This record gives sequence, C-alpha cells and structure tokens, in this order.
Amino acid sequence: MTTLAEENYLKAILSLSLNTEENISTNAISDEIGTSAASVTDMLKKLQDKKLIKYEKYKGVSLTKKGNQFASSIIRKHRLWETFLVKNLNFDWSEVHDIAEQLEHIKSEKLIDKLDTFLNYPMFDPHGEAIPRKDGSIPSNNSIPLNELSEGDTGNVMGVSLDNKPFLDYLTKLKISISSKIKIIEKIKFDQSLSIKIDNTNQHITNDVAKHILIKKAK
Amino acid sequence: MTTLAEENYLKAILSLSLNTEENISTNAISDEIGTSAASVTDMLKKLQDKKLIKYEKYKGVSLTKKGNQFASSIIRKHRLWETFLVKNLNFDWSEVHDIAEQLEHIKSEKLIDKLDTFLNYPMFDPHGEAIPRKDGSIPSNNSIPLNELSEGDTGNVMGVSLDNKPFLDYLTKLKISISSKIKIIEKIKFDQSLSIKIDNTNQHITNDVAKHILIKKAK
DNA sequence: CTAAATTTTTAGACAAGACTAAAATTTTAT
DNA sequence: ATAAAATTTTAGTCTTGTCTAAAAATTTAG
Repeated sequence: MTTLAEENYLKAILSLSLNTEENISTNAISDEIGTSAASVTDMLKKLQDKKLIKYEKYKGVSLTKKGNQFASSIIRKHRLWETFLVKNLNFDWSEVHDIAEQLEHIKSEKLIDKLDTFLNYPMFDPHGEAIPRKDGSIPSNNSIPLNELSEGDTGNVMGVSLDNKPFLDYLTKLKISISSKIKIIEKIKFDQSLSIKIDNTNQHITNDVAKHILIKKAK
Repeated sequence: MTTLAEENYLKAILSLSLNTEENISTNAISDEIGTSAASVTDMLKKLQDKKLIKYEKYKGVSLTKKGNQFASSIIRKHRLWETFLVKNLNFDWSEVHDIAEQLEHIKSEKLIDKLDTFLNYPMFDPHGEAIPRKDGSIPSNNSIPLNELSEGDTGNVMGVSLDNKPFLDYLTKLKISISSKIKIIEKIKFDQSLSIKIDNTNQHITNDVAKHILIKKAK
C-alpha cells in the first residue's frame, strides 16, 4: 500500500518526466513538492525499495513501469474528480485543483470506476487536460502550445497545461476558455510576447502565458 | 487545523456520547477506534489543548461545544458522501462505509455545501441515519428500535443504527430494507429474540439485530 | 584541468501518532 | 474497609516524514 506522501512524490516525478527524457533530479523534485532536497533523497530510497522508481545516487530517478502505472492512476483520479466538481457541483475551473488534490488519494478502485461511469467516460478534464485511461494510455487531442503558432494562424483553445488559480483567473479575465477562437496578430521578436485576437477583441500576452494555452490549429 | 487522527477521535467520542449522558472512558474510545488505551490518553491531552474536549485524568471526557460542532460536521460529511455513493454512483448500502470514512476528511466547506445542494438537501442517509445540518442540529424521524415494539405491533423500517457490512448484508438476506413493513409475531422471553413477519414471510431474529433496526410504528 | 560552485547525500534531530510494560488510580467484592 | 481486579496514565520506544548542517560528489568556469 502506498502512503499519501509516496503518492505525491510519484505524481511529481511523473509530471516532471513529461517535459523531458532525462532522469529527474533531486532538486527538481524538491522544488515541485516544496520539501528539502534531503527529504527527497530519503523518500527516493523508500520508493526504490518498493520498485516504483529506478534511482542511482547522484544520477536522478525515473519511474519504473509499476511506478508509472501508479502515478498515472493518481492523475486519472485527480482529473476525474475535477471533472465531477466542475460539471456536477458547478465549481469554477480555477477552484477545483486543491480539492481534487485531496480526493485523488481516496483508495477504492471501484469508486473510480463508478465515478468514470457516472461522468460518462470523459477523455479530458475541465482544463482540457487528458484523463489517463485505466490502462495508463493517454487520449490525445492533437493540440500544440499557442506560442508555437505563426503570425496569422488561427485555432481553438483545447485546454491549458497549468492548473493554477492565478493563471486560470487571468485567462478568465481575458475571456479565454475552452473552445475560444484565437488568431495570432503579431509575434514580438524582442520578448516573444503575442498580440492575439480572441472572439473579436485584441489582447497582448506574454510567451509564458501562451505556452500554457493549448491550441488546435485551424487548417 | 485538525489532523485525520484527531478527527477520528472526535467522531468516536461523539458516537459514544449519543448513548449516554456520562463522560466517555478511555477504554470505550480505544475499543471504538481500535488503538491502545495509552494512545488514547496521549490524544486526549492534545484534544484538550485545542479545547475540543473537556478531560480530567481518570474521569473520562466529554465534547466541548466546539468539539461537538466539529464532530457533527464530520458525521454530516460522512453521511452526505454515503448518500452520493448510493444514490448517484449506484453503490450498495453495505459497501459505502469505508469509502465515506475516507471522504469525510476532505477539507473544503464549499465542497460540502455544493454536494448538499447537488443531493437536494437530504435529511437521512441510505441507512436511514439522520444527516446533521450545517448548524449541528439533527433531523428526527420519530423512529424506535424494533425490539421496543410489542407483540402484534406493526411498523415500517426507517433506518438502521449500525453501518457495518456483515449486518447490512444479513438484513439484505432477510429482505429487510428501508420502508419494509414488519409485524411482531412473538417476543421470546428466554432470549428476547423476535419472530417477525416481513412483507408476508416469517423470520426469526435476535434481540441484538432487532435493536439496530429503526421502526416507525403504525398506529 | 583544476578550483569554485552547485547539487546531492549523510548524519543527527524532531513531531505526530502509535505501541508495550510498568506504575498509579479507581472500582469492585468480600 | 481493604485487598484484588480493572482502568488509566506514565515512561520509554518505534516509524514516517520532515528539517538543518555538514560532507561528498558532480558540474561548471576560467
């Protein structure tokens, strides 16, 4: 059986693994979780004993198949619960992260199966992020970050890659939500910021914001 | 902020307090929670420091107003979640206890308010037990334990006072569920067991079973 | 290519919540 | 009323997960 702390480490390692092929460093994990590097080292030893990660001193870690399956299932739970909270309990998409962070640790496979059925087997959560399937596979929505479009391109918002209240509140203020239509008016060379048109109003956003908005390009 | 362990102690103390006016003993709590008496003593000191209980060495404990409010809110959460699990996710009434035991510790007042709204403000859970209101008050269904009826009396099952899988499975086998009609055929003096008629079949049950079945007597 | 900077690990401590064994207190029974 | 029984508390220990400070290893820079 895994503890809450162990689950949070696995989840962090999976999140970090999505951005790179390299092993994940101790410091990266401590930043992600908000603990000291020493604590991370301690926990890595425990996770290795349980064969959930592959760890070599000073060389960072990667998830084993078992660890990956486990971490995916936590993300699956998180995103199913977020879907429930927004769709059925009428929470705003910016409010659900912290609650789902708790709900994802509830232990009952049957519960998640039934929740999945109740929600009618959703593929994406309220932020447009893919909900891992039971077998660990991940639905694709063929989207790319907004900052990778070229001037003149148009597309629709499929989701976001950051589930963070200030960010989501900012998007809401910009009137950007799932399925919004966005056109790239201009890409500023100096700082990579973008002038965009959203449903007929013009806005200017930084590259940092743009890279977390996922777009399906209109051909 | 209360920890999970503290919440379980408060809940146990409230449960035990419902059956008596007396202070709750250390041993009663250790039996209820399944820990050693020594562990209970340790925790009682912590709960007293937080002003959640009134505790005097060797004299047992009672909940303070604050402690009672807190414990009620945990039971409220437990029963709202059980209602959700049975009504919306189609769990059987005997399966939900352990899952609700986890869900009751999720911290978000807004979540419980929204769940309550979603469920349409239920007064009783799937076992017929009253769901404490937000203010701590408890709806009454005017029911009495089955073993308090007299020979010849008839009534309807309003609920049960024991949320325990073997017990609930047994009731299901006897075809006893909420709103079943029961008539007392005979009360055996020797062991207080009861011959009863449930929707036209005769059954015989022990006093121990009967006392956990709550009945609204037909006049 | 080596010295400095950075990262990671080790060592030692602490808090929460549990345990067992022994001591203290209360209750029960004669 | 007091000795035995039962209950409760204290004392000391353990595990999990965290921390800081110091040591070790790796990476980076000149």
